[in-house]
Amino acid sequence: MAETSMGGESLLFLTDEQLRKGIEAMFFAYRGFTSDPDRILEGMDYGRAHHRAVHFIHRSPGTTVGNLLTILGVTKQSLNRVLRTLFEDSLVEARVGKQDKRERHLYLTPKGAVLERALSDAQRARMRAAYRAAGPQAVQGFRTVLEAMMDQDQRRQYQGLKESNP
Amino acid sequence: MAETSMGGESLLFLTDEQLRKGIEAMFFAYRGFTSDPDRILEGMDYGRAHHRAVHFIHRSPGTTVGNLLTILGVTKQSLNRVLRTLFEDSLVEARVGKQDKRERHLYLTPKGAVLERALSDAQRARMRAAYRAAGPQAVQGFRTVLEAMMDQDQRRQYQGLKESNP
DNA sequence: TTGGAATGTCAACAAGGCTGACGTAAATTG
DNA sequence: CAATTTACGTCAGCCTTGTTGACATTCCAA
Repeated sequence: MAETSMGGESLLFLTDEQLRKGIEAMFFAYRGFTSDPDRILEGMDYGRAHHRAVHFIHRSPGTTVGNLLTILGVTKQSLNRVLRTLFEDSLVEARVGKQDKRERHLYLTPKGAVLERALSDAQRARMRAAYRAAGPQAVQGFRTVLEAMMDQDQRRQYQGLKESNP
Repeated sequence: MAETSMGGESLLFLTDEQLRKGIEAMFFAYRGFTSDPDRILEGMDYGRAHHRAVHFIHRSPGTTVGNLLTILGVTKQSLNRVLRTLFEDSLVEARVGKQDKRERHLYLTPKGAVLERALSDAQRARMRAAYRAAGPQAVQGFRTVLEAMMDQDQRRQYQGLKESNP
C-alpha cells in the first residue's frame, strides 16, 4: 500500500545506510536524553533506576508494585532494592490496598514530588528545545516511528496509562 | 520564526503532556530498539557493550582505541575489558599504526563481521519495519528530532564519521 | 480450607560503569 | 639529546543495577 502512493525513488529511505543512520541516531540521542537527569542524580545516592520508578509513580499515583514491575520490566528484587531506598528517604510512600490488602499502592511524598519535578523539568527542557527546533510536523513523525519501534506489549503500556485505584 | 508561520493552537505540541508522551516514547522505544541484539548476545559471553564496540569498528574500520573511547563515552578501562575479550575470541584485531606506532587500529575479523551482521540485521529489521510502517515523512521527522536531542559533541560525531587512517 | 497471587527479603552473582595508580613505548617539544 | 606528553594497557577496588533461587507472609478466591 505504501509503495503505490510513492514513486520508485521514495524507497531510498529504507536503504541499509539510512537504517544505520537511524540506529546511530537512536544511540546518540538516547545519551542526550538521559544525560540531564543523570547529572542531577549523580552525587545523590540515586541512579537511573530511581528516576524511572519516580517517574512512573508520578505518572500513575497509586499504582501497585506489580504494575510497576510490568512497566519497568525488571525483577521484583531489583525494583525492591530501589523502592526500599525511596521509602527510607521518604520520597515514596506505600499504602496498603483497601480492596486487596496484599497490594501496595505507591505515591510520591511532597519531597518525592520535588525530586520528580527537578528531574522531569530537566528532561522536558531538552525535549522541548528539540521539539521546538524540529517543529510540529517532525514531532509527529518522531512519535510515529518510535511507536512503531516498540514491542506490542510496550506499545500497549505506552498508550493505556490510566491505572490508579487506591 | 516558528510562531509566525503557525496559528496559536499549533504550540500545543509543546505542552507538558505532549513532552511527557515523548519522554515515555523514548523509553519504551529504546527498549524495543535494543531487545533483538540483546537476545542474540545473551548466552554468548557478550553484552551490549560488545555490540557497541563491534558496531563502531564495523562502521569505521581502522579506527583507533582513542577514537572509540570518544565515541562510546566510556573509560579506557571499561572499553579495554570489552576489547580484550573480542581479541581473545578473534572477533577484532588490532594493528599497530604505521604513522604513529602508539596507535592501535581496530578491524573486525571475518568472524567478527559475521557477528556484526547478525546483530545489525536484527536491529535493522526492526528499524526497517518501523520506517516502513511510518513512512518517509515520519522518518524525516524522527531523524530531525533525534538530532536536535543530541548534545553538540554527540551530534558532531553522529554527522562526521570518516575517520580511518590505517 | 486450600491453592495461588502479591509482596518482601536474604544471599550470591554478573555485567559494565567508575576512579586511582602505575608502566611502557613512541612521538613531540624544548 | 633530554624531557615531556600521548596512546595504550593493566591491576585493584568500588558502585549500580540487573539476574536466580529460595523462602515467608498475607490474603483473595474457588
